[in-house]
Amino acid sequence: MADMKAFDEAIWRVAATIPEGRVIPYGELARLAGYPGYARQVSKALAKAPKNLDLPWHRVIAKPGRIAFAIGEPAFERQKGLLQSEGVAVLKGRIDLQQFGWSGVSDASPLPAEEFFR
DNA sequence: AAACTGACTGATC
DNA sequence: AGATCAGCCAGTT
Repeated sequence: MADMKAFDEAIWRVAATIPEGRVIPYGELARLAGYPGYARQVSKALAKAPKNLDLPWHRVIAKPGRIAFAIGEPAFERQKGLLQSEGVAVLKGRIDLQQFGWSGVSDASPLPAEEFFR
């Protein structure tokens, strides 16, 4: 990858569209933005995102449904709080996949749907 | 310039 | 389920 500037902006653009109450894995976000294999760089793009963009960074999680920060870490608590405040249950650092209906993956599922809920 | 680092993933045991 | 390991890839040492 040559220019990370374009990468960052592509990530920010897609991240901004993640609906409230839903989540998406880093790798999936990267793929949707056109950069498959760039999961690790997504975290960096989010970290450096301009504050005025007000991106829903908390809706971006690690697979399979796990908050990337270490449990107990301030950032972990912050993300957990934001998710819970919009109806996403978090148990032991994990998103409660049950709430989306394990069987009814179709429409009530988080953004990445099929892939995320394999 | 080689080594190390991490808000990642997938395979294996 | 939980731990480990190896790929991953740009940034930082």
